[in-house]
Amino acid sequence: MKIGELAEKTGVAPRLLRYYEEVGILHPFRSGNGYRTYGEPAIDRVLQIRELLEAGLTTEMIREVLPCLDAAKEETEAQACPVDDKDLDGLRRQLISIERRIDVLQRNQRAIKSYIRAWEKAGVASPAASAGPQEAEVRR
Amino acid sequence: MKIGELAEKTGVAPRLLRYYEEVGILHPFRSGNGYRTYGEPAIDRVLQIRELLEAGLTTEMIREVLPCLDAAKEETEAQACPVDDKDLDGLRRQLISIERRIDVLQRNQRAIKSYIRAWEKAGVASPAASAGPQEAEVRR
DNA sequence: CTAAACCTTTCCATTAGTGTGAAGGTCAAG
DNA sequence: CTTGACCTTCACACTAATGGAAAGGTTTAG
Repeated sequence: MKIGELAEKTGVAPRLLRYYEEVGILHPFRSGNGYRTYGEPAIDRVLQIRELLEAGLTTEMIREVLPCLDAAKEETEAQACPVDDKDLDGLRRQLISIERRIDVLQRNQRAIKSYIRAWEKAGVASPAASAGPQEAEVRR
Repeated sequence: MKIGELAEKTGVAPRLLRYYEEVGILHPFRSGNGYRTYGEPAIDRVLQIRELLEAGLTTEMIREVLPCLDAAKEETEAQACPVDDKDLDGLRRQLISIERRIDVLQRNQRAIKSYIRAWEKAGVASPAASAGPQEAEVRR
């Protein structure tokens, strides 16, 4: 399929699909006239890219991580994805970085959650609160 | 303490501390000469900001979420942090966004993990792999 | 054949986060 | 009082991700 169709099917602007190619996370081939041509799997791939970007990863991280996620889906044929030790190391680093992110997010998720719950229990209405901020100046 | 000292204690460049003030997530007061003055709690605050930025949050999200995380630490006095219904709503939205991020990251964390494990088991040495990529062109 | 709808590349713009340098004010030490 | 180490603001620049316009090629419909 051509870029417009992929854009429509994924909800991602053609401009971005070209950008993803430029940064090396999407690899269409070209038909004779120079048009980009995408296969069906590109749809999933683009959706996964969006998901990861929205989760805060950079395209660089995604570039290291995506080939392996592709392979993970097709467990049909063991691992068909080529890796050398360097790739594997990069992968391990990305994994650590992701784990750290999860940690931070979970910690803060819990804090926010309990904070919200406290307020839902106490300040049922709009309890025109009080008390000064820790630094100076009113927040906002 | 002045900006240089805070920078040293947190490992965050003065330039950034000023930027964090500009975007409203750090609120020093000013002494007579115009110098920014920070209290002890600013150290923790800055470290938390860094943590959240590195986890992929934007300063905008942090701005909504930080006051509540401050309050969470000082559970001494119930909730001393002023909130109106609008703040609370923003907080709930941020919470959802964070939860979604965690989900995505966890899913991919698992995939990467099992991929790495598969390779550690199979390709003990450097098994000069094979097989074509799903789209076109060799990866990298 | 022509017009519309797509595609191409190139370039410029914007936002967020960050780095850096200029021009100048403040302050403590000598 | 001068020097050096800090501080201030202002401004320009870079990367990443994104938006968009310009100028031109291709394809399809009429």
